[in-house]
Amino acid sequence: MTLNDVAAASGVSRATVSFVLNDDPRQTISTATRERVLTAARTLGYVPHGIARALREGSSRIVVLDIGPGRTDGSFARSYVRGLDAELAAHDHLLLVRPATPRSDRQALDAIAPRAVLRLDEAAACGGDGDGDGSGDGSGVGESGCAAHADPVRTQLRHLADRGHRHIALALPAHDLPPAEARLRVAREAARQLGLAPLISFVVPRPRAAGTDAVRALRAGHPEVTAVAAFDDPVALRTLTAVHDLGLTAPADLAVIGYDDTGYGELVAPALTTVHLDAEPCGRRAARTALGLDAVGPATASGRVVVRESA
Amino acid sequence: MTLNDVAAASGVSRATVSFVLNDDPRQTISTATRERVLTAARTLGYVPHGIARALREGSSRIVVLDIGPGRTDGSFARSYVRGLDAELAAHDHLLLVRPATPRSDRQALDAIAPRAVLRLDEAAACGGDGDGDGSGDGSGVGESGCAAHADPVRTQLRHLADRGHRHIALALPAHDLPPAEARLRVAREAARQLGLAPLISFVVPRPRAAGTDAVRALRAGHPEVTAVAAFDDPVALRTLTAVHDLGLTAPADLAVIGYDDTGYGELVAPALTTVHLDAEPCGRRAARTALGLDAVGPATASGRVVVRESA
DNA sequence: CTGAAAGCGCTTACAG
DNA sequence: CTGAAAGCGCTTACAG
Repeated sequence: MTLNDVAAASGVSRATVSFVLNDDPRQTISTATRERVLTAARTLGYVPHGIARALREGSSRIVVLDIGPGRTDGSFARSYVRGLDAELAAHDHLLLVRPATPRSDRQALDAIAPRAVLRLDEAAACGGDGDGDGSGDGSGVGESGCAAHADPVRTQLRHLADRGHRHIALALPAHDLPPAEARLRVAREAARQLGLAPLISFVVPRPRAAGTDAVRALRAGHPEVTAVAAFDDPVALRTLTAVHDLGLTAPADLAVIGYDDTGYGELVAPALTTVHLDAEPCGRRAARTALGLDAVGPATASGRVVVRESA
Repeated sequence: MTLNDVAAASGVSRATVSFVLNDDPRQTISTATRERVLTAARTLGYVPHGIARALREGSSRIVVLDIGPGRTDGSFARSYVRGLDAELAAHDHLLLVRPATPRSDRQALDAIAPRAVLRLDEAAACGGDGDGDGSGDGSGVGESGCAAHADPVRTQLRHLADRGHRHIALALPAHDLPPAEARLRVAREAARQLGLAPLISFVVPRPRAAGTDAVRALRAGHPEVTAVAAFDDPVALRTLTAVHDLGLTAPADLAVIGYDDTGYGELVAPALTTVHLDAEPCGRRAARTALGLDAVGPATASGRVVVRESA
């Protein structure tokens, strides 16, 4: 089923079919012709050949999301992808995800000429405006430190504040990871706004014993701390396990709240209270930017607390 | 940088360049010419235009993996994707993942003419041989019930058997889900081979109270059961929480072993013992099949027990 | 208002 | 051994 077939069936030229099907604003087609073409296309089940179109237009109607090494199972990534996908689909584009890979594949990606290449880690850091230059040359803007998470982080801390906690510690996955540093900045600011004591921060390493040591050290060094706000759910879960290993109970001895709900917090005891993020508007916005449309909607994620047991 | 540029730079025709670059076996090119072309291509940094090539060849050198609604955070999916990606890359193809989506997009996918469309759920059920007809018409073979998981499931049960358990229950996410039924069949067979008592199976529903009820009912109805083998890690985690909520301890009162290690089992207390799957060879095999090469390597996943605390 | 033509960059019979 | 030509399916100036 090609344009040729539709043209033959409706008795016009290929060009005319193309004009009709693409609603070319520079042409004015008689209603009769238009109808004839549309009907023919429909009955023949014509679907434009994306490759041919891409060759002609210079880029294919696909947008690639490079997920890099980051986590992809949180509410942020899931909702972001959902928004991206939906908005792209609304504009007749297709979202395809490039899995995390050891090698580089700028070259391979160039070969399929995607309309744009977005990076999930940049989206998570900056609120979703990947490169929107439409050139497929995905060099991100990299305005690190912008505050896409300001609101949800405030929500996270406010939940603790509302429960009477004044001295809060921020649990981080590792020092001097850029996302951790950015989060610390945002959280400090939020704590200030909420009138809380200056935020303590500490790292919860992956090995279980080290995590336990970290929480023990926190309590020894800062006995006034009654609650922990975690960088993400895995860190929160490690904190919870440390609390357990110290013979303590959450939230009684130490409240723990996660971030970026993964769904796993629901499966444990005590169940993890966390912040569920909605980045679907960010995803939609990123899609529009990538397509060269005007960016509408928020560039920041919103969050709501999923109250379970740990805080 | 097009073929034209390389041809001009090396003083031959486009055709000759193409022959050299693609190692066309039907042509015999003089070493001198070949060298000249190769050098020119390299110095000019020529990379073939994938879209143009796809238009000419009928399909692009990309393979799409449709992840459908299934989970993607387990060791199976991760290693499968890794293998698929690596093997595809070795043959100059690119793996792109189609995120789970509410709408159908066979049509959208057709538009980019992928070399093949693979489905992760079929891979998980059948050992990785998606449709390999190379036509891009991804209607799966659907030989449900084949035993890609036979070995790892046996490994899971053997761990329990080695610990002295004779009466084991299989924890399922829900009845009459095809994967659950297939697993039950495979596990029953494995239990038989291991000389265990016939496998009990029960469902652990998502709501926490219902999960607790399910485990209570299991213990009431089958007091001889001392260990639970779970369908996957989330089910195992729910079982563990139920055990906790019943005031019991794992593994002392009831041993619990997960399946398809997600990494989350490591974060809880007691830490979840589970089976880590390696489906990288499956992924490689699926890639070869999709590319029309001869299928080498196992079509089944292998598993090793990650011993933590719960079993 | 509509059509004939060029051309996107490649591969591959076909002819020398 | 190498080159001129056709053609994959589309879009879009350009000419009527």
